[in-house]
Amino acid sequence: MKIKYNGPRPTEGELEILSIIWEKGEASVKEIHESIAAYKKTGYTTTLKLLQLMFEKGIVARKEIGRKHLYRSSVDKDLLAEKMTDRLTGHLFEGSPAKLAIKALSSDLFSSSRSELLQLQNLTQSLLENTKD
Amino acid sequence: MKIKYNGPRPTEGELEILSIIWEKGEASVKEIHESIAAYKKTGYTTTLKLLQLMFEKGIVARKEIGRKHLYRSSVDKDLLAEKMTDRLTGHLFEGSPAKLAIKALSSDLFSSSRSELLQLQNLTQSLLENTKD
DNA sequence: TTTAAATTACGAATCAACTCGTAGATTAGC
DNA sequence: GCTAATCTACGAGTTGATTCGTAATTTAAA
Repeated sequence: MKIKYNGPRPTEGELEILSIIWEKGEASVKEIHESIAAYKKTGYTTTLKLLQLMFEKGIVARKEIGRKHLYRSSVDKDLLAEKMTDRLTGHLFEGSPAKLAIKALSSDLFSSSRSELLQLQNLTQSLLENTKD
Repeated sequence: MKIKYNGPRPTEGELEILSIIWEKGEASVKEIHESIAAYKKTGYTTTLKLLQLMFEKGIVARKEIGRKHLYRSSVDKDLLAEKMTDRLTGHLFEGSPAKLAIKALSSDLFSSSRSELLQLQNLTQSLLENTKD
């Protein structure tokens, strides 16, 4: 049976920040803000405030370097990815991961690497071998 | 290049309602509320209000039958699914649909039908044949 | 018919996500 | 040392999502 997920559910804005932090490993407000400002107009203090709130919520951790803060993620990207994937599958793909997979691959034919595709193929193959239906 | 998506972005609550409507094709407030109440405590007028707001936003349409309303979706499930899938891929899978696919299949090994898996396998195969990398 | 049940409309309250300005403190450049 | 630039803290305002009570209307039942 399904267990309710009680971990953090970052909002869209928080997710943008998290994905930058995940990419960099660790980042200052300035770096994060510049990454975001590169594709979207937003004020420095907006990013700052967001990070402060995320810190209070416990979804990022931080370290003081002089008077600067360096932020890092304190949520498990992999687990979050799993939960968000499940939610999407549930609401829009009738609970079928394969349907989601087909849609994902069809809508963007060129962004997956050969090695990922091979891995996917192996996985699919072994699922097929273990399915009666 | 990527075009910004300007269609509706249903919230979590709206998505719950939409997925019920998609499943039934058309549904009264009562039916929708009962489906939701089956797994989550919530008041009738809450569901009603949500539907009224969704109607105003144009994400559902409705028809009067006597004094009842029958709601149906006015958003394209398939297009929405694509957009939401892309967003997830972007934030949590470094833009790689195959990574998303692998995660989706790994975390739920038994909910895909054989025919979906076969379709996925064909798709993956043809992507592999057209990739140099 | 009188009451009860079913239904929608509406307004108000709460809570969370954002956004941003201003202030205060510290550091760096000259 | 003085001035300008860099940074964090904080408060306040805005907007949107969600919840729910109450009222009004209509239908169904007794």
